[in-house]
Amino acid sequence: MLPLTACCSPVTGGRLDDEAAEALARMFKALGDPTRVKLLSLIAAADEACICDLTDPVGLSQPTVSHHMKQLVAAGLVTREQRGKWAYYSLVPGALEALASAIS
Amino acid sequence: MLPLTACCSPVTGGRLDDEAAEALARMFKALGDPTRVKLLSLIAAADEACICDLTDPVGLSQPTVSHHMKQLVAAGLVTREQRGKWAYYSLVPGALEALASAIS
DNA sequence: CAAATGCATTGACAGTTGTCGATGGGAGGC
DNA sequence: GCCTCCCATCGACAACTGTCAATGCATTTG
Repeated sequence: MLPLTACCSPVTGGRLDDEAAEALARMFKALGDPTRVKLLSLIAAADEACICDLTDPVGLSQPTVSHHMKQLVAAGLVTREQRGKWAYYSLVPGALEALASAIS
Repeated sequence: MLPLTACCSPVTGGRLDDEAAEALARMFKALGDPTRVKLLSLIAAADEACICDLTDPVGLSQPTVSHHMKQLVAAGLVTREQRGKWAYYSLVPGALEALASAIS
């Protein structure tokens, strides 16, 4: 196990300073909405997805999905790549794993 | 690896149904506040803590800390045990690990 | 060029959340 | 029995969040 704390200090194993606590909370907050969990799951299953692939499965309007995706990108869990008319979203490799290692 | 999904279905590895997504989001939401992350870390470091041990380190009022602890208990991450005047909080064994396994 | 398509942004609104001071209920100590 | 201490609940309030319809901006298609 190399950089287990690649993203953040572990919750267990010593008291966290303010900065570390906020960094962790920011990522968890991004996962704290069922719609965003579903979106993440859909992207993981498809490797890559555009907004138009996602609106139907979650049953929400296009602006709302766009809004959620923006938060997932801001949290560093997902990347956005514009190709022509479409915006393709995919998981940031290792991001979820790094988060997992911070709580285990 | 036995019951890796002891608490919830994994985010990656197949599309989640509504129920699974909400179960996951509930737990992540509980971790989505820096104060609660700090509280969890303090309890993990001390094995056990009462409210009076926690107010000072997080710098918030007693009712506010009590409120946060209630949410951590509701999320299944922490248990509460009353002993005399004090209420002792401790981590639910395996809860964080189960959550970690759902995202890795 | 004009029309259409995919997406982000804006404005609005209801609902939720984090925080505090004040209050109340139990358990121990005098 | 009364006072003190620990904690939970209540009421209030500002801040944030999730959602949508309307709009605007690029890019592709006709």
